[in-house]
Amino acid sequence: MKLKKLPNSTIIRLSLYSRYLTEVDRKELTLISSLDIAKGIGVNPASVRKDLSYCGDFGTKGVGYNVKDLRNHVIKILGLNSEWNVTLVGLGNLGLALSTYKGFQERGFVINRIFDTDSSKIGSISNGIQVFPAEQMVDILREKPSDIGIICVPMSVAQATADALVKSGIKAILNFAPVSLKVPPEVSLRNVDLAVNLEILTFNLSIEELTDSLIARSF
Amino acid sequence: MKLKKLPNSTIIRLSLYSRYLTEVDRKELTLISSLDIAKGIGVNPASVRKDLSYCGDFGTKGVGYNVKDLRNHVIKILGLNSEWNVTLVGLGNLGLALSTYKGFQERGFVINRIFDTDSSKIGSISNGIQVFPAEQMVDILREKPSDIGIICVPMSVAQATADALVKSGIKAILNFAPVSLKVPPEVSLRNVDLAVNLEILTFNLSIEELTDSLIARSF
DNA sequence: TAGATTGTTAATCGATTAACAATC
DNA sequence: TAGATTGTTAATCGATTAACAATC
Repeated sequence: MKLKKLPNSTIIRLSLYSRYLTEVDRKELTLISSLDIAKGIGVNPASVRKDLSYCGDFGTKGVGYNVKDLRNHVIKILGLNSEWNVTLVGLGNLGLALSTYKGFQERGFVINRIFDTDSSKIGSISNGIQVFPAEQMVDILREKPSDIGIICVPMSVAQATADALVKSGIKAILNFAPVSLKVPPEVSLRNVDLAVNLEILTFNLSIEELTDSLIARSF
Repeated sequence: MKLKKLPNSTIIRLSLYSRYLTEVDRKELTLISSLDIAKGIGVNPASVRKDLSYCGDFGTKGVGYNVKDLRNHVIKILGLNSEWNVTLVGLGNLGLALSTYKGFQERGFVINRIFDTDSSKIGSISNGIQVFPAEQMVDILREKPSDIGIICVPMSVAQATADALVKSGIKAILNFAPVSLKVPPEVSLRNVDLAVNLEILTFNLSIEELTDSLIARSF
């Protein structure tokens, strides 16, 4: 009902809250205020309260939030109280790094299938995850579906990979290839473009020089 | 002047435009409309025109944009017409993958120093980039500064790493550690949290179940 | 000229934040 | 009770989009 309308920015922050609350919980603190959370992750305290109240009344006026309760609740909202099966496509350097990434396991994400076109990679890798030939992907995933697909293939085959994942019935895709993929509306898609992130930084770095050259250029 | 006020969302899209225009240019197309660009990267055409007009009048009414000119201009705006020196800290699996990531080189980013605490890693790695001991980072970077620092260390030492980078005079940081880092306002910081991206997807995946359990829970 | 597409305005939409009554 | 902090409203701010005059 109301949940469907959670702003995207709120969902991102909920994920940050859950991460932060896990950290706070480890320090054996039992209570936390919206101000503490806000300072901890660098946002406005009003945002924190608003975000949290979207999910129901979990705080106590004049007191704050119970760390464990709040953490459990946020984790439940994000769907992290159950395990998620993840399929990785493309076992290059980045794919390999992601397949062993501890941060995923800690949050309940289990990469349990890997697909690649390179026949020399087919078999079992160190991490214990089996590597299958990409041609068999649709069949294998139809037989035993995955929740999420991670695309780590070169950009030239990224759209075809996405199409295959969709065909296999996957409902969520995390894309690391630097292309804008087209997927049907019922499939959730997130893009992590590493170069784009660096380019935002260089924009900031070069504002001064740029301003000068722009002035020269446009008059 | 005006440039300082570019909305963040515009900067991100500019990066996507430059990527897309590079692709279009390779196909030997000389003209492109805002509608084509919009369809190519999945945004609204009015957004495209607005974003591009922030940077000066580069289109021709009734005709469109010259692909090469526009691409060059956007690239200049983003500061990608010059090379950027990048320092990578933390040579784990992810760091290793990033150090060989082709997408960086293609966009003019050169990772030319790597720091790590693990003495067995000190030396030269396959990619030809020299690996230095982390203790020497501030000294080495002060001697020969880098433009951007990439943090790929475990979260327990991420803030200390950021502090050291700031101390060494770096002005932009790309952080892959799952913590909210504190840096002075003059330092640009971007965070790439891989788990957060997956969690946004699981939120979408679990909306239905959640709605049910929430109703049961709050009444 | 007729058709196309830009650049820009104005309207809409959504997200952030300040402020404060409610209340522990 | 006095102090603290929530939950929520209303105000502000910023980003998106539709619409259209300008013009190639």
